[in-house]
Amino acid sequence: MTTRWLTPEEQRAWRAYVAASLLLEDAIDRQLQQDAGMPHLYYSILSVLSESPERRLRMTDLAERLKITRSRLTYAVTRLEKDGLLRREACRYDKRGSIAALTDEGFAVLERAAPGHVDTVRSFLFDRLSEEQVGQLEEISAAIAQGLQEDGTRPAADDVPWRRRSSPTCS
Amino acid sequence: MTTRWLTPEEQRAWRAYVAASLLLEDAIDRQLQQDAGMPHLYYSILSVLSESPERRLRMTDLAERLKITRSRLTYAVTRLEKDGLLRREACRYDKRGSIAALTDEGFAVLERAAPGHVDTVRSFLFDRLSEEQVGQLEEISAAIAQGLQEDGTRPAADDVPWRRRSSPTCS
DNA sequence: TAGGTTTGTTTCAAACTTGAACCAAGCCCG
DNA sequence: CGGGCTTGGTTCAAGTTTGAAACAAACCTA
Repeated sequence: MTTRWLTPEEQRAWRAYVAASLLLEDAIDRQLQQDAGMPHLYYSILSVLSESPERRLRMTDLAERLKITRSRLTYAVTRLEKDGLLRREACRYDKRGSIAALTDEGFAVLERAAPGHVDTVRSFLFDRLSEEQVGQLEEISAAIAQGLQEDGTRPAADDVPWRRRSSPTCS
Repeated sequence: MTTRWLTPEEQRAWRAYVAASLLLEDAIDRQLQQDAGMPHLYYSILSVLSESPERRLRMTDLAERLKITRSRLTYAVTRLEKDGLLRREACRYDKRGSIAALTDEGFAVLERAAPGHVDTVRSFLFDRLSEEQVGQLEEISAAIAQGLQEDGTRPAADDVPWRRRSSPTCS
């Protein structure tokens, strides 16, 4: 089968998208690195934890929410733990499990960094978009993400759906 | 001044966007790594070169088009040069300059990889979006990119505009 | 034209990411 | 029970990115 190349419109959209996402991620990383001494992903880890019940989450669940590999998460958590921003705890119900728990210091760091981060996201993203566009962005993003998730490590169609639950947060 | 937090709509859009861009970039990187043995950025370098006059471009111009730092480009170009996919040439008009020139092998690799890459972009992105959404994505991306560019290394307002030209491609 | 600044590029060390092992601990089924 | 398969996490080496520093050539400007 011969390739269906991108139409000019698609080309333009693709290039604009790639450029924008690079620039945006860069800007956000730089701001957070400056103001909080950590890249965006690390900030996100703290952020997700802060919103989780008891401010703790199992590694796998955390990786799942952040859409990153376990390996990447392990590295990041190790660093954050060294910095005292979170603690690893053992899981009582599943001895394989490891739980990342935000420390008070981690929470404090997050609180200090949040305003600057939000300002950045606002000024580089939302201040540039109309309300309508914000909605469009969400829909487009959701569509993309959906297509990429159901794929993942192919659940193989005949997989038993109710078995695909993530393990308990072990609270 | 007190922080203007994100509205729920903005929150949703932001999270969806972050997730989508992570997943998409991951998927594309993996596909290209598999099929062409290089990450997305490296493929883009070859691609940009292939469309440039004489398939060559100065480092700075290349970095500018790709929206990456010179340092990052240097590293990537060094690798690609080792692989024989491009060559560095001296610039005759500006002895500081360095030019990246696509080799025939580089072009061949690009040609082989292109169909798979396009398929991936198509199936993960454009197949999921309506025509309308493609247009929206372009506009949104352009708006974001614009805001982030004019910033860059602040041209300092009083800068002389006509001096800000990029150097000749030195063809 | 000498000295100071800017511009183009590379270099270097430290930080981060990747993917493929690896090691347990749970799970399953005979 | 006792293997074998799956799952949760980490480890390790190789590759990539970052940002600051180093250089060198080009460009002023007095």
